[in-house]
Amino acid sequence: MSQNLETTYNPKEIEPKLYEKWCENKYFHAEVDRSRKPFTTVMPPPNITGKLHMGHALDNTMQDIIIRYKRMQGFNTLWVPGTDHAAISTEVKVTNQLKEEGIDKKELGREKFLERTWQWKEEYAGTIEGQLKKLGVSCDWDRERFTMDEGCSKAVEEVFISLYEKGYIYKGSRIINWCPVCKTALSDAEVEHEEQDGFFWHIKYPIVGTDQFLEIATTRPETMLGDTAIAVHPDDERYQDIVGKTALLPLVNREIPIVADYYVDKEFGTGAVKITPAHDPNDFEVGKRHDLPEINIMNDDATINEQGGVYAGMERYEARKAIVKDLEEQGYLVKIVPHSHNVGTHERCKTTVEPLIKQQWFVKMDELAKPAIEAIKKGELKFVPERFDKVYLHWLENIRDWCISRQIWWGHRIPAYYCDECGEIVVSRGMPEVCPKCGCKHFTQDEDTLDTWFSSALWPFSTLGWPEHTEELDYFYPTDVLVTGYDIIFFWVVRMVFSGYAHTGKSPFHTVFIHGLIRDSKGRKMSKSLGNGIDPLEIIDQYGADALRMTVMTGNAPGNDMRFYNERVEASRNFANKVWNASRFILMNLGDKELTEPEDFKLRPGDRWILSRCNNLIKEVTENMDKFELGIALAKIYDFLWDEFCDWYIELAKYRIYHAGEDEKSANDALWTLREVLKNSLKLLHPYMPFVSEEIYSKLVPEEESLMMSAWPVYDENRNFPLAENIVGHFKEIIRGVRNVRAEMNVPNSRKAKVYVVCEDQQLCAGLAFLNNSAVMMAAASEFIIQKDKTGIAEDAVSIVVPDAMVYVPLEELIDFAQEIERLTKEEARLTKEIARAQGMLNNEKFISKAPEAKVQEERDKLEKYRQMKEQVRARLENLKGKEH
RNA sequence: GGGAUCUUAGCUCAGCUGGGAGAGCAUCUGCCUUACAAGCAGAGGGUCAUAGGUUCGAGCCCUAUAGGUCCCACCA
Repeated sequence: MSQNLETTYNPKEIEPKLYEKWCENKYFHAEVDRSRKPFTTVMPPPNITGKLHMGHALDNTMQDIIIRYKRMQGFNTLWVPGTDHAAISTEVKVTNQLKEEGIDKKELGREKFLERTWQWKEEYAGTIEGQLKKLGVSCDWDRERFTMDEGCSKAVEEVFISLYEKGYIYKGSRIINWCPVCKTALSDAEVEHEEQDGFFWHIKYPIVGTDQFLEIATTRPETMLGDTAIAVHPDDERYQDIVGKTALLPLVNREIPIVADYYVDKEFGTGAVKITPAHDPNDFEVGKRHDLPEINIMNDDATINEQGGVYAGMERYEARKAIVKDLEEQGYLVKIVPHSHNVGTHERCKTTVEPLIKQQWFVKMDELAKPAIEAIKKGELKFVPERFDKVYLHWLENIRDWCISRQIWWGHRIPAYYCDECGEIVVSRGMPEVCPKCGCKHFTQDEDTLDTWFSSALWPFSTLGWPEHTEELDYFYPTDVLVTGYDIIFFWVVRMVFSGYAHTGKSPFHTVFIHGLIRDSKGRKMSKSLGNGIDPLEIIDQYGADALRMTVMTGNAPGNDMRFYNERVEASRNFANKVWNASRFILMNLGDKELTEPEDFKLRPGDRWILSRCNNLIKEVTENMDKFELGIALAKIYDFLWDEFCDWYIELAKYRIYHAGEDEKSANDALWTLREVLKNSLKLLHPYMPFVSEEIYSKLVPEEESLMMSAWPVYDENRNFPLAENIVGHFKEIIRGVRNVRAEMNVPNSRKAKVYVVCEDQQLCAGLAFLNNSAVMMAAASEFIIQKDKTGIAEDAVSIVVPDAMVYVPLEELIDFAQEIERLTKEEARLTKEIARAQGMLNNEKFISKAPEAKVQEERDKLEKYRQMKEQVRARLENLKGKEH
C-alpha cells in the first residue's frame, strides 16, 4: 500500500475524501460533557451577500488552527459556524437583482421581497458553507446558525424588550446619518469619512436695519435654504455689535438671528457660521442651545423639498449649482476658495451621507459601555496583540448613542407597536392585545428593522440558546477566543462585549485575537472595484487547501496586514510536497516491518539528536501557540521538518536502512526513530495543514483512528540529549566543511575522496564513529577515518578547521598551494575577528561584573574555541608555506 | 487635530522578555545522488530610515526627525 503513494502530493484527490471522513465520524461535533473542559469559539458569521474572499480564508484558518490545537490537547472544543443576514448589503443586492429583472422593490411589496431574499439566503449560505468545507475548517456543522433564524430572532426580541424596559432603548427625533440611496438611517460606525476636494463659498448676508453685510463661508451652499441663524464667537471683537441683530437670508428672504456661541472658531473662515440645524450635527447642537427652528429642506432621496421654494425638486448638487449661480447674479457671492474637507459616506454604497433629523430608535450607550471598558482594565478581556486595547477603549470612551433602526425590510423587525387610536407605543413580544392607554385593540407594528449588528452583537450567546437557560449556554459560555480582523472592532467586538455584560453578566470571551487584512501583491486592498481580488477557491483548486492555509499563516505577525501572491503559495505547496515525499521514503522503507521500540540509551547519537531536537520543538511550538504566535510556531515546524529532519536526519539514517543486513538492530532503531519523529511532527503540523498530515498519518499509524483526534505531543524531560546534540553539531560542521571545499574546488561528486578527522576528544570521537558510514555518503567520501593524530595523512591534503577537530581531505591531484593558503588565510582572518570580539567583551570589566554569569562563561568558551581553531589554522599555514616551492 | 503602526538582503516579510542579523522568492555555481528537479549541495547579498539617549551590550527600550500606511475626530 505504501508503495503506491504518488511522487507528488495531489491535494485534489485527498482533501475532499478526508473532509468527508471527518464529517461522517462527527469529529467536529461537540456535546456538553461535564467531565471535560470546554474550549469554545464562535465564527464571525460571513455575510450572505456573496462568496468568501481571502480575508475569510485567513480568519477561518486561524480559528481552525486554534480549535484543532485545543482539540488535540484534549479540550471539548466547540466552534459554532454560521452566517449573517447583512441587512443593508443584502437588501441592496436583492434590490439590484430585481431591478435587472425589471421588478421594482416597492411594487413587489414587503412580503414578496422577503420571500425573495430568503431564497437568496439559502443559495449563498450554501455556497459559503461549501467554501468553508474546502478550506478544511473543523466547525460543528450540526450547530450552524443564521442571524435571522428562530433562535437568534428570539434573542434579538428579548434584548430589545429588555433594554427598552430598562430605559436603554428609546425612540427620539435626532439628527442622524441618512443614506439617500439606501434610504435608511445609519449608525456612526457605518459612516466612513473621506477627504474630498471641494470649495469654500463665501457668501454675504445683509444685516437687517443696516447697510452692512455679514460674510460667512460654507462648503454646502445649498443648505442655506434651511438656515435659521448665523453664529459668531462670543468674544469676537469684530462682531460684538451685531450679535442680537438679524440677518436677511439671501434668496429665501428669511430674517434669521445672529447668535453668539462658543462652538464657532474665530480663526477659521470668516469667523461667522451659518447655522442649519436640520442638516448638520454641530448646527443641530447650536440650534438646541439657542432654541432655533429646524427646517428640513430635503426629501429622503436628497432632493430639495417644498421648503426649498424655487429649488424644490432639484437634486442636492443640482440645487447647489443653481443657488451659487443665483447668489452670484444677485451679488451675494463674495468669492470661491478651493478647500478640501472630510465628507461622510455610507461604507456600503459610498454615497455621501446626508445628516437629517428623523425619528429613530437609539440605544443609550453611556451606562452600557462602562463594564466593557472595565473588562480591559480588570483583565477580563484582552486583545492580542495588545495595542488594540487602545483602539477599543478610545471608541468606547467616546461612544455616542447607537442608532439602531433602519428603514429597510430585510432584518429583524422592531417589536414596537403603535395603537391605531391613540398612537401609544407598546414594546412587546408579538402584537399586544389591548392598548394600556386607551383600551383600543388595533395596533400597527413599527415598519423599521434593526441594524444588522444588533443581532451579531448577541452571537456568542444567542447561538448557544440564550435567552433559554440551555445546557450548552451553561457549559460552553462564556466562549474562549474570538478571532477577527481589526476592521470590525467597532462594529462587532465592542458591541458583543457590552451586550455580553448587559445580558449575561459576563464578557463573551476572554481573548480577542486580531488579524490584519490580506492585500494584493502590490499592497492594495482587495476590492471588487479594483478587480484585484483573489478567489480562495481558485487557489485551493490549484495548490490545495493546505498550501493556502500555510501561505496565509507564514511570515505574518498578529494584527499585521500581508500581501498575497502566487510565489508564496508555491512555496507552501512545495513544503507540503516535501513532507509528503519524506513520508513516502519512510513508508517505503517501513514496509510491513514490525519495529521494536529501542531503549533510549541504545540509540545512536543521530537518533538521540533528532529525538532531542523534536522534543525541543514540541516545547517551543506549544509555547508559541499558547501565546498565539502562530506564524512563529509554523516557521519552527517548517525549519525542523525541512532542514533538520529531511536534510540531516533522513540522510543520516539512509546508510543504516540500506544496509539493514549488516546491522538489523541499527536499521530497526533508525526506522523507529524516523517513524516516531515524523509522527510527532505531523501532530504539530496538523492544525496548519490538516489534510496532508492526516493523510500521511493514516498510513503511518493505521492502528489509530485519526490524527486530528490524536493527542498533542508533550515535552518529555527524558528525551533531552545534549551530548548527542553536541556530537551531531560537530558532525554537521565537518560534513559542511568537506562539502564546502569540494564545491569550491569543483570536485565532482563522482570523485570520492578520503576524509580524515583528527580529534583528541574521546567522547566526540566515539560519537562520530557511530556516524561513520553516513558521513561517507553525505560527504561524497570513499572513507571516513577518525584518528587521534595526523599519522598517515598526506601532506598535501586539503585541511578544514572545525571546533575541537581538524579535517583533512587528500585529493589525488596536487592541490594548488597558493589557493589553499589564500583560503586558510581568509579563515584565519575570520577567526581573528571573532577572537577580537570575544576578547573585547571579556576585557570590559563592566561586562564581567554586570552581565549574567552564564553569558560571560559563554563568551569565555567561545574565545577558547576560536583560539584553538586559529592555532590549528596557523600551524597548517606554517606547514604549507614551507612546502610552497 | 489626536492616535496606532511601519521603515531590516534585489523583492515580500519574520525577528518572542535587549546578548554574535534570518526565511521564502530572485541571483550565481555544481548536481537526474534509488523520498522529493515542487528537489539536492554550495555561494554571493544588509551602516537593521536618520540623529541623539539609556545600557557592560540596542534591529529590539527612550526622545526627536523624515517618509509610508491605517484608524479616530463636529473647524463650518
